[in-house]
Amino acid sequence: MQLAVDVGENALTERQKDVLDAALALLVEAGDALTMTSVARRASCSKESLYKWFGDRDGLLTATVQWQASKVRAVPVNPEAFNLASLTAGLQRFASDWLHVLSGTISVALNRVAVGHAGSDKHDLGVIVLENGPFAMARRLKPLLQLGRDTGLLHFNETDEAFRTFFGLVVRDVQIRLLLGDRLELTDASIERDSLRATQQFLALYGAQTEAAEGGH
Amino acid sequence: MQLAVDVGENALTERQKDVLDAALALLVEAGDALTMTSVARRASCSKESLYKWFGDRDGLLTATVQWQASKVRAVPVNPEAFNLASLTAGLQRFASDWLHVLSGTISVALNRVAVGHAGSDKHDLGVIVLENGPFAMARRLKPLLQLGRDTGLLHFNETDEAFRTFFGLVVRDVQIRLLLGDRLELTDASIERDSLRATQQFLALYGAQTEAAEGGH
DNA sequence: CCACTGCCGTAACGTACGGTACGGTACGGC
DNA sequence: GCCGTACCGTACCGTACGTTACGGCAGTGG
Repeated sequence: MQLAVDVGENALTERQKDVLDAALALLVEAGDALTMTSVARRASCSKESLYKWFGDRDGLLTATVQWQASKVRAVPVNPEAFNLASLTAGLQRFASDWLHVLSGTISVALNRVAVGHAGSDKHDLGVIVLENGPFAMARRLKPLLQLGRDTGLLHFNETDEAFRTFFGLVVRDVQIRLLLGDRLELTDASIERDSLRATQQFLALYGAQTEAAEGGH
Repeated sequence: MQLAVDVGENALTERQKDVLDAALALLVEAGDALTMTSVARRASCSKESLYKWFGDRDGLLTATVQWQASKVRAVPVNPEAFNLASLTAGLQRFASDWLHVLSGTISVALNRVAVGHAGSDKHDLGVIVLENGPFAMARRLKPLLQLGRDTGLLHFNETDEAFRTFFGLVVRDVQIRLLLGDRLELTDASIERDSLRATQQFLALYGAQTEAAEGGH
């Protein structure tokens, strides 16, 4: 018996995690053209073990996506001294993190696979990526937004609407262009710039000081 | 010899257009699992003809995507009496059209296939969808934005930045959620509401009357 | 030393599907 | 009437890949 992490239902041995990392790498390289044989070769394991551990190809893909999702559990920001500066910083850091994840090769590859599978009967991958992508982002951001509203720094009725506007201002056409194969290299500098712009635009729309703060561009 | 439309390089006979419509329908139903045999059966044509007309499977998919793209050539809005009302109406109509297309089953299916293929060697579909999706939207919208700037109704430095912000405000997380299989039904009413909201938010950010027009929400 | 277990490596099986070949039919020109 | 062309329907071929089966090897417990 090897060491195993307990993640809810599924407990993965270290060996299995190595296999899933190999699958992840192949998913980045070859996309959905990944074959069971290639995973076995890359991970130096037998196909018999793959089927024993993950059931079938879909099970392997599902486990791979979940494994990646379990790795990116983000640290929740929870400032006690809350003011406009910390709200702004929180939003901007959030936007920056999100753009970094979004433009990473792993995120692009997983989203591609999940999107492709959402078209056929197997909706599992789409749901998982949805749950660990946009929905997770919403769950993480909404407390910050509500804190902003409670402290009078933000004005909005529906938290979800505010979140989705922020999402749009941050992501814009970046994700769909990356998924469609557009060369669109985001440098750290451009991400910081975009995060700042999105945050300021969001504050201009939902901030309490809308009239005062935004003079001319 | 049948009647043929001349679309640049490729001239499609009526028969071939029917075949591509059948392929389109199957793409919506089965996604990338579409087979040459299924297309032949649905269109009541022989596989031999498919290969003769389109070369191979990728050629068929490419022709199908281009055929759909050729059908959605939109009417360019070109108002001569230009003021804030017509700018607002133009933006809102634009947003509404775009959301309607985006949430259609055909758009979702084609984007799914193109995204899937962008992961492998064949980037053609991704480029085509990119060209007829976001890029076409940009080409259509930018004249309106520049007209708005020239008449002093809008303030921005980079037209592209303004466009991408509008894109984000309109699309938000709708497209990625649809592609990932999220049930997210957009009614005509909700689309009109979102178009109005996005337009007003855009005007609040880039409109000349930013300080005056936006009191409270 | 010996069973047992877990796993690797590889061979083998079944099938689905892309691509090709071929017979049969309708039609227009000569 | 005869030929060429275009096309349908179907049978066929080759291959890739998911899945299964099997032989061998290392570690462990008795």
